Amino acid sequence: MKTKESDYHHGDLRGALLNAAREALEQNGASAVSLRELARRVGVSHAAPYRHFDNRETLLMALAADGFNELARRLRAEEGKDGTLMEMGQAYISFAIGNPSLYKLMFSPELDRKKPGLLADAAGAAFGLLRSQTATTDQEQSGTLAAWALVHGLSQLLIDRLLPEELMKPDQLGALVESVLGHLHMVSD
Amino acid sequence: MKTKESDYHHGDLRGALLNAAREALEQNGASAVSLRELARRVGVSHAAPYRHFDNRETLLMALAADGFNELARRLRAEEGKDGTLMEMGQAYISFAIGNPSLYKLMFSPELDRKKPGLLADAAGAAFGLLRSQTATTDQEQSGTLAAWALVHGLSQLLIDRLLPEELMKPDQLGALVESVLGHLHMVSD
DNA sequence: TTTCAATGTTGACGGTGCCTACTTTGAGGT
DNA sequence: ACCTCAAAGTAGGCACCGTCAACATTGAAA
Repeated sequence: MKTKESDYHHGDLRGALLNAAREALEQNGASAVSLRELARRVGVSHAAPYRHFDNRETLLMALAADGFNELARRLRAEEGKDGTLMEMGQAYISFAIGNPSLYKLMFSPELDRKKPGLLADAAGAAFGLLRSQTATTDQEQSGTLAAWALVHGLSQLLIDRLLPEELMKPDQLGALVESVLGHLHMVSD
Repeated sequence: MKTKESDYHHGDLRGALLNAAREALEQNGASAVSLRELARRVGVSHAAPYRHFDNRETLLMALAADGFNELARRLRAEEGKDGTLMEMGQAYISFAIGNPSLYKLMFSPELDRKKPGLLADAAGAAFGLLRSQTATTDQEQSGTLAAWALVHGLSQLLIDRLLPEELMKPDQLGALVESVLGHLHMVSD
């Protein structure tokens, strides 16, 4: 209980802002994440966020980095159990449709993924997991890429609800993923 | 030559705005497309665009619809020649990396693809081409979906420059696409 | 106890989307 | 040839945003 009398200092403003941001993100999309609104929601002045984030993009990058870390954690968990590529694909897509706006944000072109930082590291780590799953054969490298592209693309199509409605009923979703992933050579091998 | 003395009426403000928007889009991304800036660039007052577009989103949707139409045109052209799925995939990806910001916009969650209009129609038409390419077998429907997801996902990864640099050298790009698409059962059949 | 760096506040600036009220214009009907 | 009137453009204002600079408060270290 840090509820001191004077709450001039928040205690964990950075974390509070990130929490509020994640809520706002999934509720109304990334464009609805405004520093002023977050400050308001957390009960702090409109310029306070700038003590913890250089600018809006920095905050969004932190959010995206969290996303990559959580995705990596889920993939690692699946890897620990059986580790078939099929199951990792399921976990990947499950994460994507469970956090659609966050997933979109993680691949948003607004975020500069080039000059490194937390985002670049987290993304690299997550994708490293996919790569390690397959052999290092030059031939199979394109197989990894194909699996990644397929899973990523299917996630996007699902998130954007671009598929026929009957295919997207939640109970049939696992089967859908399975049948689609089944069209990769490497999975059946 | 419509250069009359009084240019109070622009003549084709709507088209001029769309052109300017497309330029700004590819130069600085969708977030940099501002109605006021477009008006400025075209030489018109800041409220003039509202005579042609209900709001900013409407303009972006028109832009995205154009994108779908152009994509459909290119796919249809490929269909006319040989029509192998491999070549349609190449055409698809070529369009995506040739117009990265536009392609991103076409799948942006900001745009409400639900309540129909030009966007929904154009998107449906473009995707119909992919579907017709494969048979109607229920089994093969998931094949179409796999091909679509694969091509879409690979486009995103390329646009976001998320692949190792050596894979993205423009001259090797065709081979990359070919080898990745080759991992689909249906292509080799 | 004093100090001082970290954290939070206030106020301002320019930019944006969008609204309302006003003005200009050109095309069609008489 | 004139009138009319709706379409198209303008001017100004509102609320919001991101960001900055100057100031205030605080807790912890010296």
